[in-house]
Amino acid sequence: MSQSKTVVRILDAAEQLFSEKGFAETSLRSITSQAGVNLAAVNYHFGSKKALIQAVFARFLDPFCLLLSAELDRLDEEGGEPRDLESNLSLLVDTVLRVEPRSINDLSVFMRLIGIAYAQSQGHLRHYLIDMYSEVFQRYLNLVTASIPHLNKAELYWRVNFMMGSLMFTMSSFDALQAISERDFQEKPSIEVVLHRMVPFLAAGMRR
Amino acid sequence: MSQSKTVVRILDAAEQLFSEKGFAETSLRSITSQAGVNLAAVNYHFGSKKALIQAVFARFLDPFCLLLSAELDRLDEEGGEPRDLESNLSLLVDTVLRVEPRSINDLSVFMRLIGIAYAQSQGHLRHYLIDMYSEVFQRYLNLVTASIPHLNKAELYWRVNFMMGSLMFTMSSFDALQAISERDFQEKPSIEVVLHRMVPFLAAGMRR
DNA sequence: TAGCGTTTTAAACATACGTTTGAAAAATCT
DNA sequence: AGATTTTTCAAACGTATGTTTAAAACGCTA
Repeated sequence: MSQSKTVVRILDAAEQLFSEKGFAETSLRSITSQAGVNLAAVNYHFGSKKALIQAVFARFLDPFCLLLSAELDRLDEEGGEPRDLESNLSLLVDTVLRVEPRSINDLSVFMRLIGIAYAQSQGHLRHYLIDMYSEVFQRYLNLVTASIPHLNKAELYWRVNFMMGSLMFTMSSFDALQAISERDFQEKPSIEVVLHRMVPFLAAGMRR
Repeated sequence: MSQSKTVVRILDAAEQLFSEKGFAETSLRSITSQAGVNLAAVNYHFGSKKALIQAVFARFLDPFCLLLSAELDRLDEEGGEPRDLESNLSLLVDTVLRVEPRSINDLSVFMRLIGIAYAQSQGHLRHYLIDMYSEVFQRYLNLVTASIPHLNKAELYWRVNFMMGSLMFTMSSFDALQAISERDFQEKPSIEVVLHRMVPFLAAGMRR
């Protein structure tokens, strides 16, 4: 399969259409039509629609997890005292922003995809994401935990989920939120600016 | 239409199945089968699948907005100085929890529905929700604004969205989050407890 | 350039879906 | 009880979907 022209065109079209309509609402015909390739190309290159959905996620999440994992390795080797909470939250945001633009059509488009996946988490997709990426995520959680030692585990658990909600929602609705901001305040902050603006908000809530 | 036995059974089944699978992934046949009614009953009582989706939302949102609107009226009449932030956040949470259990199958099931609706916001559903409920929501936002006078409008705008993300995500994934909490910490907090635990988290982020 | 593996193509297939229909059944009203 | 409206039911309709097929086109290497 690799990354032939056809494969990339299919992934781009699928990423965008899935993020606009959802998985079941997007037909293979609309994907191949927008990609300018033959209908059968999806089954030929990916095997099935389910496999295509997973491939769309893997294109972003694989390099992202590699980057994050490398950062976590570096911090492990360095050792030293625990870093402060804001630094650890910024690490996540910066890593998202550092993912190669090659591996994705548009960052906010992909974030909408994450939102859809989380909301209606299809069985196969849920298992796929857990199998592939939960280990790195757990390592990152441990890092955050170390910078809020005064919280017990249960309390920390719920606050992490509050935090994930803010992140997912903001990133997945970013295009719409940015448009409203431009209309009402004549400000059009980039996704980088908004994500960094979240860090103090989240840190305040996490610390309590 | 009113609320015949058949109509209620369809709404209950649709609410649950939509929240598990999403809208397009849930067929009318699976809904009517689980409800124990004939396939044609949906088109007879609701007219179409789209109208059924809207009816599922209206069953909860209509009484909720009535309650919230009444609270806002009461606060308007009372006048007095602005209330503090925590009180205003609690007002929203308490109103959600006060909605008649009659008007819903299960609160966390409905919250998953909200998450799905927001993520893949179908055109017709998005317009329906905005047309019906945006006025009350704007009134509530003004109340929150009054209790954080030191923030400029643009900054407040983004923080409100951060906050909405926490609320939506937590409520829509509540069942799964609660199950993990029970497994890992032997705690199974009710949705009431968790929502009230969010208030200080959100208030801390909003204020600073 | 001849041959061969890879990729593209148009067509067909089987299935599942939302909706409609018209008659039967139930409920309501006079 | 009879008439009329409302609701239920099984069946069918048309359409759209994911997938498969087999031939054609392409691209590379010998």
